[in-house]
Amino acid sequence: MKIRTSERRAREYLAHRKEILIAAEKVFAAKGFFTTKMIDIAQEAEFGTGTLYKYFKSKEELFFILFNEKMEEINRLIKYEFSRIAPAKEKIRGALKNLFEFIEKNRDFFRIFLSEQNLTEWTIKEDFRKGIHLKRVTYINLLAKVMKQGVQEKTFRSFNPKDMACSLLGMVNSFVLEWLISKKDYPIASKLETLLEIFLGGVQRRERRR
Amino acid sequence: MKIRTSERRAREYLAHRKEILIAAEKVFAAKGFFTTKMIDIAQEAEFGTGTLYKYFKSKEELFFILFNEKMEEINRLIKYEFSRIAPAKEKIRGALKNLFEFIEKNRDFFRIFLSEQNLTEWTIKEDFRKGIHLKRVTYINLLAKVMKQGVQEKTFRSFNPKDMACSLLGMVNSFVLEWLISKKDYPIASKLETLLEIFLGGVQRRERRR
DNA sequence: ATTTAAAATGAATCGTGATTCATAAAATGA
DNA sequence: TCATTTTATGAATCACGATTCATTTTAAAT
Repeated sequence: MKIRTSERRAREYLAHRKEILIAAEKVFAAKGFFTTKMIDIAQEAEFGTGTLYKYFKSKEELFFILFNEKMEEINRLIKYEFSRIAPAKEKIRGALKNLFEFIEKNRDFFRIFLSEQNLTEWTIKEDFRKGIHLKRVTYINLLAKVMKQGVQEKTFRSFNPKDMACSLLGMVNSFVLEWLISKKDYPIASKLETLLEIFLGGVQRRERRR
Repeated sequence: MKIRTSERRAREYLAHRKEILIAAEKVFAAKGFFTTKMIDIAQEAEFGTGTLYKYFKSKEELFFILFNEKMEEINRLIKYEFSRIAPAKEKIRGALKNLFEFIEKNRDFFRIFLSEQNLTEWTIKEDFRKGIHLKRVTYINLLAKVMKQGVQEKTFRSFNPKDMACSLLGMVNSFVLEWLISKKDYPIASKLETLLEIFLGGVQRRERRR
């Protein structure tokens, strides 16, 4: 009987924790880190302010848990596509397709995701900073690996893979930012082909000229 | 005798104002907007805290004056290159060359420039927001115009000029960010050719295939 | 040298909002 | 039901830092 109960307790704890995270994501996404107040999150989650601190050490922690989650999801997503056996070109197309879907579903969060990426505004525990930075490096390296594959397949010109990764990442972010800012609402996925054509056009080997 | 004096006064006023701006830039660049305190700026400028308010209405104003200045400088720089008579391709190369030089000279400021661009974290007077946004639009439009020129010259494929501008901008920002973050220190200009090759390779018309 | 005006100062104010904690409510077990 | 333990609460605390303003310092004018 003891165990029964404590198991439920544990489940409830996790459930509440999750609810708070969901609320926090919603509010952070809408207002950004500095402008959301703990009380906003509390209200959204329908808990008292103090309660949040039973589940999380600080506002900062709350934010970085979310931030990390998203980054991990993205990395997972990309890693999955890249692990298949296919030409680099196809892998990239697949990964971007998934990525764009993911972004479309997490539109609001991406608004801050993009601006917080560079971490300038933070006085955070070194832990967090290192964690985030690591994820970014992982992300770039993942991309770079596929670029290298492309070079080995002789379909891509032999640019520095990191530079290619950097270019692609930049283009993606830029299109996403434009999409976030823009009033009109079109699916971000509608930019996929353009983006790919420009990028691939840029890195692919030319056919022999006559 | 009256005029003499008051002219000097006016000069001094401007000189002090300038000193404060310089100090502010240094501190903002080092620490970002939210983390710099007015007192930091005051100390850097060797004035009392109160004095700053004789010259500027608020911390926010101080920041946005600087931000605007930089954006204007960049726009001016690009506009200048683009106003010459030359093929789109050359204009772009020229503009990026200047831009990279400028960035190299303003390295620290760019760290925040990049992250503040998207304005999510701000609760600012609508004035400021509109100003910044306008500059960004100008910037993109400037780029888009050259892209259109490239299309008309038949050297660029007929992508949407805005999309091309967006791609280029993204690549530039991404390389700059990587450069800012990276420990190694290489001139950002060293990435210019790679960037151009990838971008131009992507947008230029292909030679006839055999 | 003295009065008057301008400029600078930084300690005190004031608002804000993260975090805490004494108390209340709820759940548990008897 | 009642004692006990766990969990939730939100008002009070506390830290921080932008801004103000009474006071001092400096410069100007005579």
